[in-house]
Amino acid sequence: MSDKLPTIPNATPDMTLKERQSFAARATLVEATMGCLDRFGYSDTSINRIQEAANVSRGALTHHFPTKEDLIVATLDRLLITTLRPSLPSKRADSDKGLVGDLHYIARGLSRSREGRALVEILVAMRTDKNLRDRVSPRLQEWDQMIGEAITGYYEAVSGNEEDLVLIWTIMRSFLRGLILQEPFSPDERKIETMITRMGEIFNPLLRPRSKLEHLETYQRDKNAKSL
Amino acid sequence: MSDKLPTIPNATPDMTLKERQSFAARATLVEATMGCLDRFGYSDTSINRIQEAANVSRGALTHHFPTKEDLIVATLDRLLITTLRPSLPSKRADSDKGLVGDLHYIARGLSRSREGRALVEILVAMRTDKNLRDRVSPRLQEWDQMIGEAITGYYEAVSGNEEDLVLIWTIMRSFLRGLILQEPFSPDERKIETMITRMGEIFNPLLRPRSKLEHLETYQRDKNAKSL
DNA sequence: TCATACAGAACGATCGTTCTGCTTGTAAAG
DNA sequence: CTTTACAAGCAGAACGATCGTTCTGTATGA
Repeated sequence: MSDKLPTIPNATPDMTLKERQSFAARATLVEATMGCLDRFGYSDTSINRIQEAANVSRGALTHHFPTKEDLIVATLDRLLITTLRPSLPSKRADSDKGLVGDLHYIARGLSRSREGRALVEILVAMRTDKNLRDRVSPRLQEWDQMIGEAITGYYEAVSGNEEDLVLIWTIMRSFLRGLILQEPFSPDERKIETMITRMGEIFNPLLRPRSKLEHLETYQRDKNAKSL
Repeated sequence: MSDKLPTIPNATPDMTLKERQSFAARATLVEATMGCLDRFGYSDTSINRIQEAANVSRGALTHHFPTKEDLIVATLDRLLITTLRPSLPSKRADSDKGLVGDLHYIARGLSRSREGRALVEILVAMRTDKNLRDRVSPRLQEWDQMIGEAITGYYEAVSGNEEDLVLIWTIMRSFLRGLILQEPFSPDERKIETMITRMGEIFNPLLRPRSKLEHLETYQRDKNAKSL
């Protein structure tokens, strides 16, 4: 793995039984929360519903996550990993289709998935919830930074401007997430697909996939001379 | 006005006193709802809050809008007019700046405004609220259709393909709305501005503003021969 | 031995809706 | 032009349901 992005933490064998139980319980609850966010939306994702979906007692839930906010924050951490991480166009089967293929692939993880939709629910909710925003805002900005840096490992701008490369990918992520908001206007799935394809066509001339070896060289060069 | 898009209904002088009162009361409530959606988000926009913001009694509110859903639907109607209508790049002061200027202008109405944010709250909420979705979905699709048709009055695709023109503008609207979701990742306002500018630069070569006269001719021609 | 893991009852607060009663503008009847 | 009947506008109390949190009590692995 060439990037330094967080991954989903796994239970290690050296954990005690209790630790592993706790770990599993928390994972179950986060998973259930994610499902509820996707199915019911933020306002209808109540503790009761999560408890029911996770099939745990109220006491267990409260024990692991004393407040609802704690649960949401934990779920966000999980969602950032499962939606932003795959937004890197790493080596894939259909990677030879170029940017269009990449965009379709990324859209599937970033917006057209349970995780993507759940993340949007939290993103929208945090805008007006100051407490929640204060807690998750730093994490989001960290991720934005990391994704920006990691993207330069896979693509390069035809212009050679690395800053522009990051900007372009930020634009594309915004577009892909905006698709979730566009869906009510054009529920036809093919229309969404067409939009993604067209977006890829338009941006394709601006980008060029970077080979692994080339990456290392260019990275060093860019670091030394930070000209536009 | 060359397009056929709905406008905000005005109280006409031939209305009776009661009708005008009712009209004003409804407008006040819709306005308050919009403000609450922007400030507090969908889940914290309660009847109590709206009532307080509008400074009306609970009885008055319930009289005009028996259920909360009625209030939301009415607010959506209002928001579609005030956010989607200005998403037409009609004649403006800075229209000579080309697409970049247009995009900045549209962003101000579509996403970077109280109305834009309130609309997003409803768009996100309706995804998981079947009752609400059933009521507002037809309206949204109507608007999408109308906007698509109206856009051809102001721009034309360099390719000459009218279908592509509509597609491109749909992409740009998705991008602009996606900016609301991008904001938590990059709270720096200048970064958002930069993204809009770059988006405009990239799409500028694809579009060409259409003069009024030219519009009429082309419109007729396109109607007769619907070839790509 | 004791902190951790869990179970479940109970809390007050707030949600959206329903209901009863009072006021008032309006249109028809006289 | 008055008078009268009545629906529409409005005020506010009360409803049951559900919200998120707190609390007490029990079981168990370290």
